[in-house]
Amino acid sequence: MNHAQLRAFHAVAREGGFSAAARSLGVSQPTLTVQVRALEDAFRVPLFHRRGRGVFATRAGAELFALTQRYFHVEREMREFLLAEGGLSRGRITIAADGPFHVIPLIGAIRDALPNLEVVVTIGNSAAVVDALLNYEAEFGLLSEYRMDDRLAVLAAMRHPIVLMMPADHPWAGRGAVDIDELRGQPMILREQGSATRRRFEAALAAARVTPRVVLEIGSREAVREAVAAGLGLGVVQESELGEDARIRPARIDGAELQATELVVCLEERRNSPLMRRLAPLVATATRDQGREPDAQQAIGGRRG
Amino acid sequence: MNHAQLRAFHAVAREGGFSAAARSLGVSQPTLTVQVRALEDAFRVPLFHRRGRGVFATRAGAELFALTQRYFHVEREMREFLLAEGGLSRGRITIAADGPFHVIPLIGAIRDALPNLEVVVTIGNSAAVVDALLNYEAEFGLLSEYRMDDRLAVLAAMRHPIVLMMPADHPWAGRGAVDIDELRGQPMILREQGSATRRRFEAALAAARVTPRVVLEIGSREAVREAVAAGLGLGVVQESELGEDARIRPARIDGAELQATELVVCLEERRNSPLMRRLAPLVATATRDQGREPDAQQAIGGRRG
DNA sequence: ATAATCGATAGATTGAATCTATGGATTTCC
DNA sequence: GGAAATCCATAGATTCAATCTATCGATTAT
Repeated sequence: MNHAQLRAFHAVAREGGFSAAARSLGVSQPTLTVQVRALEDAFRVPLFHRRGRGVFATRAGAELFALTQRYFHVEREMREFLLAEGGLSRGRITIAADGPFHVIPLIGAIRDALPNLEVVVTIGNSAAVVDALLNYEAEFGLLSEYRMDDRLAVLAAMRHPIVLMMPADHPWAGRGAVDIDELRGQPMILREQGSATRRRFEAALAAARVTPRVVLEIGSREAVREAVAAGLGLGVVQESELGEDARIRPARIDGAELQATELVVCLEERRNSPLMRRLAPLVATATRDQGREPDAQQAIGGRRG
Repeated sequence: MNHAQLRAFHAVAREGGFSAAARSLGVSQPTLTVQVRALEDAFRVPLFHRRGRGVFATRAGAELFALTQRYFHVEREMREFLLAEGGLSRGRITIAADGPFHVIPLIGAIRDALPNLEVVVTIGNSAAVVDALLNYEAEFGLLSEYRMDDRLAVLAAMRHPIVLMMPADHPWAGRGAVDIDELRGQPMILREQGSATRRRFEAALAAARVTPRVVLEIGSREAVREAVAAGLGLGVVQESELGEDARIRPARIDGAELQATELVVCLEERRNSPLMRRLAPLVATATRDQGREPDAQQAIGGRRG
C-alpha cells in the first residue's frame, strides 16, 4: 500500500472507471490498472467489480474510498498550508472559467502581485467550472451568477454592462446610446435559451414592456456577431466580450438595468483556508478595478478609441 | 510535497532530530536531510530550526506536524482496514513483549490460525513496550499488570503461577508443594525492587505474616536461577519462565494466592479497529489455553517429564 | 583537549512508476 | 447483424527519484 496505489484507487473510485481516472490524473490507463491490481493483490482484497465496460467498487472498495477521501483531503490541506505559508512565492493555482474574457484581468492581478506563481486557466462551460472546483482541480472559478451552486462560496462579483451590437452601416451607428423602448419591433438576434446574457436582456425587455422581434436564435457569441455584421439584425453582448470588429458598432442601452454578473467563486469548504485568505484581497482588488459601475459611453469610447 | 518528504518531516518532528528519526524509520540519516530540505525549498518554508545539536520545529513546522499526524493516522487506518479485510491472509503484525516467555503461545496461536501472516516480536522492558505501542510500531503488547498505562486497552489477561525454585540437592527437592509458612526463615534470593514477580511474592508473604530472610538481591531472572543452582538460597519464578535446568527443582507454593498477571494490550484508540476485531478472538483463545487456573503439580510434572 | 554525536553534502546505485504498443472483451450504432 | 468504438489487461522498455555509502564541519560532552 503506497501513495501511487492509493492515488490510483481513489481516482478510479471517484471517476467510475480506469480510463476516466487516467484522463483525470493525466497518466496512462495501464498505470492505474497496474497500481490498483497491485493494491488488491497485496491484501487479497478485491476493490472493484470489473464487468465489461465500466467498473464499480466492492463493499471493501467503498469503505476504503471513504478513507482515501479523508486521506487526500488532508493532503490538499497540507499543500495549501505550505503554499500559503511560503507566501505563494512559488507553486501553481488553477482558475476554471466559463469564458476567456473576464478571467484576463484576474490573471493579470495575480501575476503582478505574485510573479513566481504559476497560473493555469482552464476554459469550459459552467458545468465544467463547477466540476473542476468540486474535484479540487481548480482553486478559483468564474461563473455567471445564474450557474451558482450551493457548494461554492462567492469571493467577488464583477458586473459587466450589456451593450447593443449594430452593423456599422446601421442608421443608429453614430449614437452612443439607444433607449430600450426603441428596440420595440426591431429585428433581434439572440443566443440560445439559457444564456445568461439572454436571460438578463429578456428580463430588461419585459420590465420595459418591450416585445422583441427575434429573427434568429443562434448558439454562440461569435455566431451572433457574424449575424449582426451581416446585417441580419441587432444583437446584445457583454461589453467586455465586444472584441475589435470594424463591422460592428456598440451602443449603451438606456432605460434598463442591464448588467451581467460574473462571480469569482471557490469551494465552500476551502473558503477559509490559508490559501484563500491570502488570495482573497487580490481577487477583490482585481474585480474592483474591472467590475465597478462603469460609464458606458466612456467605456465604449475608450475601448474603440 | 510528496510522500517521502512528508514521512521524513513527520519522523523528524516526532523524534526531535534527524538521526533519531532515521533510526526510527530504518533509513539513513542523509535521506531525511535531503527530503526535509527538499520540502522546505519547494515551498520556501523553513520547517526546523537547526541549532547545532538537535533541531526543533518552527511555527510553520509545528502547524504542519498537526496535519501530518492526521495524514499518517488515516494511512494507518487504511492499512489496518485492508489487512483485516483481506482476512489477514498476508501482511505483518508486530508484538512488543516485556519478556520472551509469555509471548510464545500467542505467536503459536496466531501462526496456527493465520499461517501466511508475518509475526514480528520485539523484546524490551515494559517502557519499550509502551513506547512501541504509542509510536504505532507494534499492534500488540505484553505487559505485567503493574506497568499498565491509561492509553492502552486490555485485550486479555494471562495468569501465571509463581513457583518456588530449589537446588536439586535441597531437602525439599522431592516435594511437589511447599506451604508458604515453611518459608519463614529460609534464605531467599529475590529480583530487584519493582519486579512484578517480587511484588506479588512479597504481598503473599505479608498476607501470610511470613518474614523472609533475603540473602541476595539480584537483577535478572537468569541470575536468580544461577544463584539458586549454586545453593545460595531459594528463589521464586513464574512457572512459564522456569526453563529446563537439571540443577533446579520447582515446587508449588500452597497457602497463598501467588499468580503473576500478564496483560495483552493494544492502543486504546485502535481497540475497535477492524484488525483488532479480527484478532481479538484469537488472542482470547491463546490466553485461555495458556492462562487458566492450572494444577501446579500437573503443570510442573508435565514440564519436567 | 579529545572523543562522540549531530546534521550537511557529494556521488553512485537500484528499483519503482510510468510509458508505448497491443490484445481481448463488451457496448454502441448504423 | 456487423462494424466501430471504447474499455480494461498485459508485456516490455525506460526514466527518474529515493536511498545508500563515504565523508566533512560543527557542536557538545567527557
